[in-house]
Amino acid sequence: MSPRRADPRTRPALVDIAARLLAEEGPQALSTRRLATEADSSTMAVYTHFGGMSGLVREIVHEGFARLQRHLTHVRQTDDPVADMALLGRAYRHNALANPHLYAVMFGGASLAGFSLTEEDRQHGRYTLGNVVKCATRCFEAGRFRAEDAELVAHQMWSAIHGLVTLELGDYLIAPYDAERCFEAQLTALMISSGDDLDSAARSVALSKERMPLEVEG
Amino acid sequence: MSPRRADPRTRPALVDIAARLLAEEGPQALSTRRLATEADSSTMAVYTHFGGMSGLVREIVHEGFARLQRHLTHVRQTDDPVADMALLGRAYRHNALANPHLYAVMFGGASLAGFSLTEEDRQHGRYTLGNVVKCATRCFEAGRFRAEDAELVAHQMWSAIHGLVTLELGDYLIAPYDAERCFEAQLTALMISSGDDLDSAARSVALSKERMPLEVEG
DNA sequence: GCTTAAAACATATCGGCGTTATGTAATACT
DNA sequence: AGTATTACATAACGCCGATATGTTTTAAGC
Repeated sequence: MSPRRADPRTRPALVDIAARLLAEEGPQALSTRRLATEADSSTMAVYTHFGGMSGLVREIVHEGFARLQRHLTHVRQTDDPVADMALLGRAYRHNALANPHLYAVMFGGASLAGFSLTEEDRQHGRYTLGNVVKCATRCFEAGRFRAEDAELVAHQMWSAIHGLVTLELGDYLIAPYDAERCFEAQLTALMISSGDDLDSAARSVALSKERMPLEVEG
Repeated sequence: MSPRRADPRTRPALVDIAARLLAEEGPQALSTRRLATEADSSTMAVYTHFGGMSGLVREIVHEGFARLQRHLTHVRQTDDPVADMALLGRAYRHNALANPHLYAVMFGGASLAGFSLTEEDRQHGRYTLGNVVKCATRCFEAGRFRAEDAELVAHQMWSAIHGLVTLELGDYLIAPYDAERCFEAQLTALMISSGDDLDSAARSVALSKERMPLEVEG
């Protein structure tokens, strides 16, 4: 009374193929039949391994959050915590722009397609705020931010930058108020509203821009 | 050589039904067959009047932007332009929460389903920024905001509040950092980053909260 | 080592989707 | 009155997710 073993290659293969299809062709390329074709199997594989299409999507969303987490963790701490914070914002945006379809599914897929994320799934998203919270605390300790709730500051960063990124991905930000310009302004504004000086904020944001290509990559 | 006249009731009926279905049951309830059933017609009506499902969706998105525009226009000017600005933010959020599925299609539908918005469609969205730009200018003139680019300020408001609203609609904001709390903080932070005093900003935001139920309705 | 239960898959099918092809009825101009 | 043109109905095509029903493989129990 023992079951047949699954081919250990099929499950990760399905995830890989699905992630590639999502990245290259968008969400409408994610179908059981397409996956079966690309994986040289039948549509049933998706059901045995993930219980359906939404299960596979959830798996990919998990990976998306993990990738975001990795991006944020790669930002090193320096003696300018405000610049570190700005770099966290840049890393967040960089990750979203590098995986636009995935990002759309992570944050917009809940209400749109049939895909509905679990509360546990969303917890993954909130977990990535930890890096930002820690950085905000360091900004307090350095006297750069008003001593307020670090988590609240993190949520403000998240909202503002997430909003900018989604507008950017939706092509709502065009010249002369393009995403680049709005983003730089947004970063500075966030630091100012958290208590930093106008000049210090501008300096730190500029500094984070120089560190950008070195510490953030896909 | 003259055509048959369309029943003048069918087209608006389709839009009404579609809007209701979207609001009550979400985007997956929008299907040609479902519409045909509800309108007691055939699936062809959608094609003759809108050229397909996406055309009908675009029509509804237009209406969504018009409704948003109406909400923002109903905010009256007072002698406290910062409170007016905060009330614009409240009206924006109120509209989004009152029509969550529609809002999701307006800003997230581009990349997700098959629906793709035209550049003209997006222009409707940007047009609603006009109210905010005007209000920002009044904040400059009142000496409450640093004299900077009014359109840039409007874009920052938009990004930040849009981001908060999408996170809220995606159930990413939960207690103790729920949407209500984050939103109030976000409003104040936006006023501060634009140049207003900490205390004045808090006062104006509080003032806007009192005006809220009177001037903003669905 | 055979039996057997259970899991991994394949095949076929169902209902639903957007869309298109084809047919029919109605209208307003020539 | 004739006719072109459009509105709409019906039916079909090719997708989709999902399920039901085999079929094969595996490992545990005897």
